[in-house]
Parts: sequence; structure tokens; C-alpha cells
Amino acid sequence: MFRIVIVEDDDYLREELVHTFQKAGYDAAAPVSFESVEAEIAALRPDLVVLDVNLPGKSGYELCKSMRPRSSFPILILTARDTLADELTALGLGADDFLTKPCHPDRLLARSERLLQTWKCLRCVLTVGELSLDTDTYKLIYKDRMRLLTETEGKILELLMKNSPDVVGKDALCPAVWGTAEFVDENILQVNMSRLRKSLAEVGLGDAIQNIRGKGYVLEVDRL
Amino acid sequence: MFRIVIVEDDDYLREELVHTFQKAGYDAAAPVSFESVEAEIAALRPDLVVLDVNLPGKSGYELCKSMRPRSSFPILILTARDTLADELTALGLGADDFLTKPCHPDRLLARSERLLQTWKCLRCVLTVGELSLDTDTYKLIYKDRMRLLTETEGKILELLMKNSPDVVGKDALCPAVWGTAEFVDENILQVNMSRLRKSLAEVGLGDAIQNIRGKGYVLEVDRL
DNA sequence: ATGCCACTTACAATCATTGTAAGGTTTCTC
DNA sequence: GAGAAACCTTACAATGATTGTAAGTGGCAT
Repeated sequence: MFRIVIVEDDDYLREELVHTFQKAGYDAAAPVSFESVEAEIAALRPDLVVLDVNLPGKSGYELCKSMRPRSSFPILILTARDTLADELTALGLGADDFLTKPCHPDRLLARSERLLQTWKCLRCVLTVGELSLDTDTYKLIYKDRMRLLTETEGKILELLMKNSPDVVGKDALCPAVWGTAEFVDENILQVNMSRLRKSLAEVGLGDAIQNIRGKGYVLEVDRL
Repeated sequence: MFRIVIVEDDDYLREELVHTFQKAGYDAAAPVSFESVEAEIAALRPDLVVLDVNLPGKSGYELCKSMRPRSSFPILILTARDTLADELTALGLGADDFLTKPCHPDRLLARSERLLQTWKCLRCVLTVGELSLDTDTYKLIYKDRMRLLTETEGKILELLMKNSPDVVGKDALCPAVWGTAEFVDENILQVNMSRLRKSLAEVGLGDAIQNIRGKGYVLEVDRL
């Protein structure tokens, strides 16, 4: 069953939305506090997020902007603002659909269902800028080029992408790739890093992986 | 560069749309005859199809319905009909977005770009009912279960899906899987068919592959 | 009943992937 | 600028998954 997370501060409307989705057979949930919404949303592991724009604290736009790059679920923006400029802003920030209030429940449900179906195959895809990685198969796509990574290369890139644009230390990489935090040869990481870099180069990502001497590695891809 | 195919019978509007997309840097094309649109569209290998509803011959809805199951590109319906019922019909037939005329070019462009970005990773995904297959990695998803096929299994399933629900003869399967139409042992096909069936069973597709004695094999999955 | 077609299992060859080892290059420090 | 530390790269051998071969079983049709 699909889980839908609704982010809406108006109590009445929120309950109505939750109810609409539940009646349609979805697993709907909604954070009620807006202290650290982003963490709450992530914790709920949504298949779809329905997002209001006018929220206490961070606006829906800001939320969308910050969640989008690392999220692997679609975001539907539902707002009372109905200008073209608002729609363009929302889509520009990576929103997957934009509906204005008041919105007929059937329209909302139909649009949501469409997004869920489309994204079923994308739940396991990480995206950073124009780079995307399927975390099941380690198929990587950059711009228009595609390449299949081997498992180890994939695991490394996955971690780098999840943390981009932050540095990832070897102490974090090794356990994540080889399971045990047990002593892992320094070298084996370097070898695989070398292989990964070669793979990235083949799709046109020349030196996306940088080494920070003594600290670890960073993935740097131009954001859109 | 993305190729966008516009299906619209009004000459003036069609040219305007083509121009809009071209100015925005896309490769836009539009069939002018509506005799066998479907074949023409497929031949253009679109990354996105913008579809009018009122067309001579088959309606946009019919086109959408018949293209959708095998298409691996998004469909945006653009129509003068603006009722909720129209939108629900379109979405129900598998359309990926629904816009009403007149439509501001910026809105159309923003919506199109969003679809293109989302579908970049889906261009290689075949879908039959609730079964989908990534033709690069042979990752298969049925309902909520996922499994990675081996290359040979994947090639066979790919062909069966492309032809579903028609029968595929061994004379068609063997060359497609092993390249040469050269004599290929009957047995090797059976062995791999057996392996594929086992894989499908593991995701809950018990006996989706049927043998038609003396003819070949069919894939039968319940359509949505 | 017999022959054909289809299915399955076990095995061995092949190929991709992985870690090991060793030598080279860059960067920082004194 | 010499030396050490950190990082990079290449070649090779072991491992493991995938593939085709072979052989035997089961079912359908005339």
C-alpha cells in the first residue's frame, strides 16, 4: 500500500485531506508539529508528499527545494496561490505537480495516483543534479549517458550521493561498503575509488569525486 | 536533446506549439497526416508526446489508451475541453499531465520539462499491467516485489513483453536473444525459459508464461 | 502405444567482479 | 628540496555468478 504524507497547517483541511486519501485506500499520515517537518517527513518514508505552501516556519517552497535533491518520492504542491508565477516557482523547485485550492478530491486523487504509478520504479533512484543512480542495479545516468556500475562502485557512489555535497570520511565509507567496521585495508578503498572514477569519467563526469586530504571524499556535481 | 512530438490538427496552433518548443531548445516534430498517427509517432521516437483530444480519425483519448501500455514516453494531453470529467478520463487512460487551452507557453514548457526530467530514467522501462522491466539492467518489478533477472532471462522477457499479448515463436525468440538466426539448440531456449519462469514465480507471477504447443510462448499479465 | 514436444536438473566452462600486491605520483612539512 | 605520508594506478589471481551442454522425465496427439 502507498503511504502519503500530508503537510498542511490548517487543522480542518489537514484532517479532510487525510480522510480523503484514507477513504481511497491509501495509508495517509500528517505531521502536526512544524518544528522539524523535514525530518518527520523523511521518517514517515512517504511514497508521495502533498505539500501546502503557507506553513509556519519554512514555507512549502523552501521545503520542496531542500527535500527534492535527496528525495526519491514525488511532491505535489497544493496551495491557494493560483498565479502562473506560483506554479512556475513550484515546478522550478522540482515539484511534480501543482494544484490550487479548492481542489476537487477526485482531481487530487487522480493526480496523486498518476504520480504514484510513475514513481513506482523511481523509488530506488538517487539524484544529484543531472546525475542519477538506481540503488538496486547501480545503473547510473548522467545527462544522456548511461553506465552500469559494479556492486562495490555502486555502493561507494550511493554513499557519496546521499551525503553530497558533504565530505564522507573513510571511516564512514568502509563500514558502509564492506559491512564490518573491522579493519579494512586502506588500499582496497583506493582501488575501488579509482575504478569508480574511471566509470564516472566514461559518462562525462571527469573529476566529480574530489579527495580532501586527510578527511575523505566528496562528490561534486553541478546542480541544475 | 529531447524530442517532443506534437499531435494537433489545427494548422495554426500546431505550428505555434512546434515553434514554442523549438525556441526553448527542444527538437519538436509534428505529424501532419492523421492516417496512421500512431505508427508515425512511434517512428519519431519521442521523449514526450503532446496530444490534442479532438482529432480527425482516432481521438486523443483513444490514441493515449492504445499507445500507453507499450510506450516508454510521457503523454501530455492539451485540450479545449476543461471539465473535471475530461481530466479524470485523460488521467485514467494513463496520461501524465492534462492542460487546457488556451495555455500559457511558460506553463506548457514548465510542465513538459518536469515530465522529461522525471521520465529520463524511465525511457528504458517496459510495462505490461503491473509488471515492469528495465531493459538496461533487467530489473523486474511486479506489484511490490523486485527481482534482478540475468541477461538471457531478461532478453526473453523483454521480447515477450514487447509482443504481449501475442504469441512469440521460437524462430523469433532465438535470433533476438542469441543474435544469429543460425541454428540454436531447441533445448537452450527451454532451459532459459524454465529459469525465467522460476524467477517470475518468485515475484508472484506464477504461470504468466504460457506455451502454445507448436507455436511459441505468450506472456499473459492481468492488465490494470 | 508411439513419437514428438516441452520441461527440469546437474554439471562444467566461461566471464565478470573482487581483493591483493606492488610500484608510482602528488602534497605537505621541516 | 628531501623525506614522509597520503593518495593513485596497474596487473594478477581467486572467487562467484551466469551460461550452455547433456541427459533424463513428463505430457499431449495421432
